Amino acid sequence: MNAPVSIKDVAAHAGVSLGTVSNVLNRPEIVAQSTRDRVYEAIKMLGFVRNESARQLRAGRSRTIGLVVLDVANPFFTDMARGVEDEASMSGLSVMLCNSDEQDGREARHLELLEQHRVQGILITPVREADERLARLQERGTPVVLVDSRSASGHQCSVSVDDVLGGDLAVSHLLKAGHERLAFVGGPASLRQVADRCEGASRAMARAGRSPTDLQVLATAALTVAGGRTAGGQIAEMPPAERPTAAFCANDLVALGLLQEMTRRKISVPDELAIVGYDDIEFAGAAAVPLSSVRQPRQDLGRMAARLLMEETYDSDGHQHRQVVFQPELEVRQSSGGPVDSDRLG
Amino acid sequence: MNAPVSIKDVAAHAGVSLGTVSNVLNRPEIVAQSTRDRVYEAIKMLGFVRNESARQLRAGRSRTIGLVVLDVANPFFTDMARGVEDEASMSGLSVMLCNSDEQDGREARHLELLEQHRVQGILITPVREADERLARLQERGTPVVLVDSRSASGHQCSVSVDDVLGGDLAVSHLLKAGHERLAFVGGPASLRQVADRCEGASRAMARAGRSPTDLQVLATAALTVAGGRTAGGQIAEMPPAERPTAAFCANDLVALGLLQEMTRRKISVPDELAIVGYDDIEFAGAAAVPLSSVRQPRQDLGRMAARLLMEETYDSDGHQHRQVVFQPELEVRQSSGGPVDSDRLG
DNA sequence: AGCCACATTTGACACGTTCCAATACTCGCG
DNA sequence: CGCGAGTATTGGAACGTGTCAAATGTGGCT
Repeated sequence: MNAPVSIKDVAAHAGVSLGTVSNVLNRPEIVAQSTRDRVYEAIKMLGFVRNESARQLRAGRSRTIGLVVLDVANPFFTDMARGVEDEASMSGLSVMLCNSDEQDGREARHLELLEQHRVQGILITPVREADERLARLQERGTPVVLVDSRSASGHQCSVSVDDVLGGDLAVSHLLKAGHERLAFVGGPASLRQVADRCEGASRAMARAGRSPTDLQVLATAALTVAGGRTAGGQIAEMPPAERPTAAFCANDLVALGLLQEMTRRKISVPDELAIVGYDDIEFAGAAAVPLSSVRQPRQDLGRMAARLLMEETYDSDGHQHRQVVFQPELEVRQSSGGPVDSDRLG
Repeated sequence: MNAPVSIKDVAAHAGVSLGTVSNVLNRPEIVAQSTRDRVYEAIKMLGFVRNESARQLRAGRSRTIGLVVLDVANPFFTDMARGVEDEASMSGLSVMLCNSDEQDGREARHLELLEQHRVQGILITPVREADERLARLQERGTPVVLVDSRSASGHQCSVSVDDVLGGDLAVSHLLKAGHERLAFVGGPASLRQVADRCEGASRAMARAGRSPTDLQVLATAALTVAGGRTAGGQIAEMPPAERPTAAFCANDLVALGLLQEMTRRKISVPDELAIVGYDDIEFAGAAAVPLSSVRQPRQDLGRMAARLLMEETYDSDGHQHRQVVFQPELEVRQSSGGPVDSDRLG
C-alpha cells in the first residue's frame, strides 16, 4: 500500500545525503552523533527496511547458504539442519532449506535456484554420487560441501559418518546374538548411504565366516516408513523356515515401518525378527519396541559442514579441501534383544 | 574463480545488444529464430546464470514466500511445509522455511530477514497471538497469512483447524470410555493451539456434567518429546489413587514422550493410563502402543495457506481476508483402549 | 592571517536486470 | 516509387545499495 521506502527517502527526511545514511547503516562509528540520531529517527518514522536484493547485487554475493537434503520429513535431516543453522547464524548468515525428496529432478531445480540466488555456498546430501553438476557449480564459483556424503574426487569438502563401520557394527551385533539368516532392508541402492551400510553389513558377514548369501537384500523404493512397511510384507510372506531372523535397516524410518508391519501381522519383535535401525532419531527409543539403532552425531554433522563452508569462503585462496569423517555408535535396545527395561533414554 | 558472467558478456559474445538477450530470456517468442539460437549458444558457452538479486531489485519483489513454523523437528510442520511448497512451486515460487523454535526472539529475527528479502508474503504459525509486528509488516506491504492459527482481528487471512473441537473430541472419547480423572498435558499455554485444545477438553468435561477440577492441567515447557517425558514423571509420582487414568496431550510429540516414560516406569498404557495425542503424525501409529490421535489435514493446511497468499498477491485491490477452518477427526487406536489389532494403517 | 590536520559529509558510479520508447529493416500494396 | 504496417533490434533509464575519492567544515598552531 505505502510506496516502498528507500535510503533516498530517509536521506531527504533527515536532511543529509544518501551516502551518509548508508554510513549510518554500515559504519555508524564514523558519523557524528547528532547526524546519526537524526537518521535513526527518520528510519523509524518512515519504517525503512533495508532492501536485501540491492545489497546482494552490490555485494555480488548473498548472505545465505543453501542446504539441500534428501527428506525434510526425516528427523535426521532436520536435526542436521539445526546444526547448520546454529553455526550459520553465528556468522549472520541465513539458511535456505531445500528438500530434494531423493529425486534427481527436484535436486537439480533447487541447485539452479540457489545458484541464481548467488548463495555463499551449498551444503548438500546428494541424490547421486559424483555429480558433474556439483563440479560445474564449483567451477562457476559457488562452493559446495557434501554433508552425510563423501567426496570421491577430493574436489570439495565433505562431512560424513563412516557408514560402512555403522553397518558392520549393526550386523556384528546381530551375529553375536546368534542370528543365522539376516536381511538388509533399504534402498534405492544408488544412495551412497544405502550402499555403504549394506557393504558394512557384508563385511561383518564375511569376517564372521558367513556366506554372502546368508544376507538377503530387500530393496525399498525410498527410505521411508511406507517403504519399510512394504518390505515388512515381503518378509512376513516368506515361509518361516527361510525367513530371516534379523533385519538391519538402512534408516530408522524404514525400521519403524518394518516394525509396524510386524506388529500388525503378529510377528514378534525381537523373538521372531530382530531389528536394528540407523540414525537413532528421537522416535526410535519411543517405538512399539524400542529400536536398536546406529547413532550419528547429527547436529555436529551440520555444524561442521557449515564451518567448512565458511572456511572455504573466507580463505578461498589457501583453502585445502578436507574430508571429515565421524564415527557412529551402536545403541542396543529391545528390538534386537537388548535389555527389556533400559533406564537409558534415547 | 572465473569472473562472474553477466547478460552483457552474453550480448557481446553473441554480437547483439543487451536488451535482446533479455528478450531471449523473458519473451523468446518475439526474437528471431537465428538470433535466439546464437544467444542460447553464447549462454551455454559462457555458463551464464541469471542473477536473481538483480531481477528482484528490478521487479521490486522477490519470487519467494516465507514460511515460519514453531518447530521444524515436528513432522506436523514438515508435512504442512510440503503442502506449501507443492502449491508454491506450481506458480514458480520458492519457499524459505524458517524455524522459530517457539521463541519470540527467533521469530522476530526471521520476520526481519524475510521482510528485508522483500518476499511475496509470509505464512506463519506465530508464537504469540495478536502480534503487532505482523500488523506492521502488512502495513508496509508484505502480506501475511496465518497458518494453523486464527486471525482474531480479521486483518489477515488465516487457515486453521478447529482445535477446540479437536480437544472436545478427544476428551469426549475418553469420558465415554469411562475415565473419571483426566489430565491435559501440554504447554506453553501462551500458544493458541495449546489453549484451544485445553478449552475443548474443558468443554467436553462440562457437557458431561463433570467438575472442572476433574481435569488436571500439566504444563510442559514446550511441545516436545522431552516435555512429555517430564510430565510423565510427574504423573507417575502421584499417589495411584489421585493419579489420572487418562491423558490428553496437546500434540503427538508430547504424547510419545509421555508414553515412553510410562513404559520405562512399567505403568501400563492404556490400562493404567490411557493416552490421546494430537496431529496424528506418521510415527503415532508406529508407537510403543499405537497412539490414538486427533488428525489434522496437514498438507491441505499448507496448500490452502499458500493459495490464499497468492490470491491476495495477485488481486491485492479487491481482496477480502478469509478465515478458513478445517475440521479435525479422531483416530482411535490402542493407547486409549481401541482395538488391539487394527488393520488400518496410520 | 595562513596553514595543516582532522572529522564529517557529499556525489557519483557500479552492480545486473527489465522495460519501453525509438530506430532500422522488410515487405506488400497502391 | 513512396507509404504504411509490421517485425526485429537497440539504447538507455531505472531499481536501492555500498564504496570511495573528493569536498567541506572546524579548530589549533605558528
